[in-house]
Amino acid sequence: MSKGLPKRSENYSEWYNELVKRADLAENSAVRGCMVIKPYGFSIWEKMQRALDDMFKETGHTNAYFPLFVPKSLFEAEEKNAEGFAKECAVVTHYRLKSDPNNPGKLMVDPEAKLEEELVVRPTSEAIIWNTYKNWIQSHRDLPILINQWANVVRWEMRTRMFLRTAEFLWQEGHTAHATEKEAMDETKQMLDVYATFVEEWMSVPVIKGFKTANERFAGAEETLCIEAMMQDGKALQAGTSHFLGQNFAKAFDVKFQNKEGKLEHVWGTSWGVSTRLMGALIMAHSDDLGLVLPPKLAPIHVVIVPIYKGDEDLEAIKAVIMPIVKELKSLGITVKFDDNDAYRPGWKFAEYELKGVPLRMAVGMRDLQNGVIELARRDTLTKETRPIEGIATYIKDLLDEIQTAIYQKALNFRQENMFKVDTWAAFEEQIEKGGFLLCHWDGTSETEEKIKELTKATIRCIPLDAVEEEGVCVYSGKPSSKRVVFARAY
RNA sequence: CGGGGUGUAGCGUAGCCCGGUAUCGCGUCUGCUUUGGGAGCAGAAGGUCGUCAGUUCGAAUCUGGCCACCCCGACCA
Repeated sequence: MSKGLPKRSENYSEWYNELVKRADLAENSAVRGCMVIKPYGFSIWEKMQRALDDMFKETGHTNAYFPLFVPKSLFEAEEKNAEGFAKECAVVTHYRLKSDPNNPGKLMVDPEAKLEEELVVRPTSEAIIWNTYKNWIQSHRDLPILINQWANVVRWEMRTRMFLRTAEFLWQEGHTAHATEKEAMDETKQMLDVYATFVEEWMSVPVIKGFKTANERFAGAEETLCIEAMMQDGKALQAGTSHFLGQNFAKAFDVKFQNKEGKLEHVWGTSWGVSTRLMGALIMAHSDDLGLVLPPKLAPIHVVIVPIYKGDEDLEAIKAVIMPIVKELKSLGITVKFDDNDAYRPGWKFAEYELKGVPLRMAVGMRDLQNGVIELARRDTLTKETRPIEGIATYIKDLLDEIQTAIYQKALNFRQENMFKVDTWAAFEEQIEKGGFLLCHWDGTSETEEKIKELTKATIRCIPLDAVEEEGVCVYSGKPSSKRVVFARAY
């Protein structure tokens, strides 16, 4: 293994790819466009799942599981949704293999075993779920239905990047059904808030909440809400979406309920999801040229303790002092690794745990023991300090909280420094090359949005929920506009 | 899917133009010395050269198909 990572400043995507591999998060697999998530990477995802799942439960949702396969006839029922995903669907056409008579030892698809109806591998589950909901809903008493599922989905992408875009990815998808439009819209907004809270408080990544434009809207939705985050190269990454589906799926799948007046009405729906793409956001928002920087709340290991010793006697002396601290840290809910592996020297371990983003490193040698101190090094700031052993566990607990906040603040500062109000087309063209979010007036038309995309590769990431009303003119067309939207190049 | 590139030991590579079964570094194993920022010395193991076919006395090397990955486009969470 060579020593350093590529530099972010020299080649951002190479830095990202190398970091994912070297930090043991994931690797490419033998399957085109699909990755293997390795144990270290998966343990971060598990922490995300745990936190999100708890938040879903707190807001009244329960988990269920629906099939991977969707019969084509169901898939195509909601036309806009089907059209939107048609180009990237994997399709199962046969159900059996057999020995190839012309090629001993090899298998072939058995032409006799063609399915009567093809099965689409879900790119998303609205179709199969709404088809099921039809059977579950008769009366307003059956509503609301608040269900989430953790699942894999497949979207046959042309070009893939680990975590950011893979052919198969893991996600959660919430699917809810409601009696009124308002209730469904409230749900859509509530879940967007849940996502924003999670990404900001757990991942330490600031987000902008907003509406998608018609062009960027989920196929089949009436309205798509999203959270957008800024990566260190100034590009935007959509971190989560929450859709108000109106009655579109209810109509497509004939899902009606009898209201209190005894009249039949179509059900109102929402769906919302975040995926393993969040891993990409986490990596690109905080990490540096030495490796990952993980926020404590998602770090598989909070503190690594590296003993520095000569011979077994030293090690035993260090252990005698350290083991009670390890125990105390664990009792405070802190994950500790005491690395006394003799095969590696301290310097190697320092570099290794920096690569893996462990938030705190404690180094202890004989000299420290004599002085009753240890050395604490912070991954986020790369600073070191010498602390008394006395009371170290509670100090660490507080410091981890501080790191969680500091990482967020650093990302927020970066975003503030790279967000610009832009009012002329010349300034737009200049700034978009430098990166960052451009806050601009827009005339509200798809034509202008597409023209800008064609000219600059920038898209409207969102119309912020908190956009202030102000008089202005569209940065491209000069037509009147009442608020600013966020333009950026995006992942 | 279009353009460009790559594939040789666990990882990174030389060799390929001009055919004769393979270079170097890191890692691994053994031993000793080491241990406060990626240790040193000595010895050793490890390769159907992505894959399938073709040309040839002989293919990592030449030809063709296929697979995978990377970069740039189009598409997208």
